[in-house]
Amino acid sequence: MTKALSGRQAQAARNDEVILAAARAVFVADPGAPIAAVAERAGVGISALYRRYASKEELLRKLCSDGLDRYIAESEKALSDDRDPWVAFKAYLRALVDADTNSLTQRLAGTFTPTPELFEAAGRASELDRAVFARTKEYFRPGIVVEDFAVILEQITSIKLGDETRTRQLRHRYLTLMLEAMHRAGEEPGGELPGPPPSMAELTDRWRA
Amino acid sequence: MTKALSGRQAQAARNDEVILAAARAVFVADPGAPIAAVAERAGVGISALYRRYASKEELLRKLCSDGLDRYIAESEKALSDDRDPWVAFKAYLRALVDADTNSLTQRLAGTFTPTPELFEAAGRASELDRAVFARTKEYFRPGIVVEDFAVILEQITSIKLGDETRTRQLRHRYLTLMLEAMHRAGEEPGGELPGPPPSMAELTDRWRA
DNA sequence: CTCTAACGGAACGGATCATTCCGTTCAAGT
DNA sequence: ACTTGAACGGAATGATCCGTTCCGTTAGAG
Repeated sequence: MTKALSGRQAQAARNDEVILAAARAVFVADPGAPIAAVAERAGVGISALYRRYASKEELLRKLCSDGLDRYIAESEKALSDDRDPWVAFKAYLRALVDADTNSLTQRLAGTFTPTPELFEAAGRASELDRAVFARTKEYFRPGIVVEDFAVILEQITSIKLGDETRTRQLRHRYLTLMLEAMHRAGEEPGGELPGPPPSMAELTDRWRA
Repeated sequence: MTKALSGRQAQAARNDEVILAAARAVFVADPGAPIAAVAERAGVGISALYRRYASKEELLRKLCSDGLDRYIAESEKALSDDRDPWVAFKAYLRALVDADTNSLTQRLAGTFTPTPELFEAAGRASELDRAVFARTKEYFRPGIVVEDFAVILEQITSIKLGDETRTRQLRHRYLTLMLEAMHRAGEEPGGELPGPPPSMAELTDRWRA
């Protein structure tokens, strides 16, 4: 609702947003959804989509790119959060879970050929992650590495139960548990974690198929 | 390798197993995989499959049913495990993660119409779960319910990284963390968990579509 | 009143599958 | 040795799904 509907162009501009929002919702729910499902959800015809994006792949790239941007924005916000590092870190992960950008980046990746820009953005995101992690390092239980959080984020966002609100509630429930487990416990050393931690190479290897 | 290959019938009997194993592997990796992929993986022709199962759906039902049986078997083993309940419980969850029956039951469910037998078996499985949980109840952090473990099992088995061995390693890694978080901590009460816990109704509501 | 940007949605063409069909093989019975 | 048929392999079939294109319509801009 920017400026009330003032003619054809305003309507079109509004459709830009509606279509993107619909695409996000549809592909988050089902990464393999057909284009027609997006159009239907947006309440527009198919040609409204093809007027804006030359192909399905282009739309997916746009969504992926936007997702990464949101991820990066959250990371930067976290880095400039000057509260207690552990408090800031918890807020950071909660924000990432709510943003649910995983479904738009790594789940969608593989369904299209990534552009160099995407790789670059992904690299920047991982740098920021590393920075936030480094600042909080002393609060973690020994043995935890940055890459753990990527895997944990995937796990948590794999939860889908009920409507969007309920899903978010449950995700927060298990995120809370995970965070407690990763927090440096006062006394119990907490036994060794089994197996070597995930490595960056393992995570990035999935971007080709 | 039952009795060395003694003619046509023995070969066919062996194929029974090979085909089931292939189907399990293929559909765990990709629930929407085509029948041809199973045949190829098994190293047999398509007709070898259709000789045994009248349709794809029938094969899926068989896999689902077998998965439930394995689940139930693990539950019974856990119930008769007379070690310290907490130790037994941890072993139970590790076994369930390794059995990876979730991918065969709830992920496959929805792709076919469930039979009454399946519902019955699922009911039995959930009763057993409840029994194991009840026996271990005092070891849990306050606020944890049985249904939590269903969701946690889903989360954990959603992890897929590298080959099968590596995937299992990583699943154990995060299962260990989760278990630590759910264990009654000696002192810190551990803040309230956000939102209401999952309910049985929420979990079973997904079996129709 | 005309023109055309922006659409809606049917139609097209390719790809993917489940399932069927037919020719082949080879062990078991004669 | 020969016949027979259970067990197969894999091509052919028919239905379905989906991305993309095409064409007719509409309603604001000039």
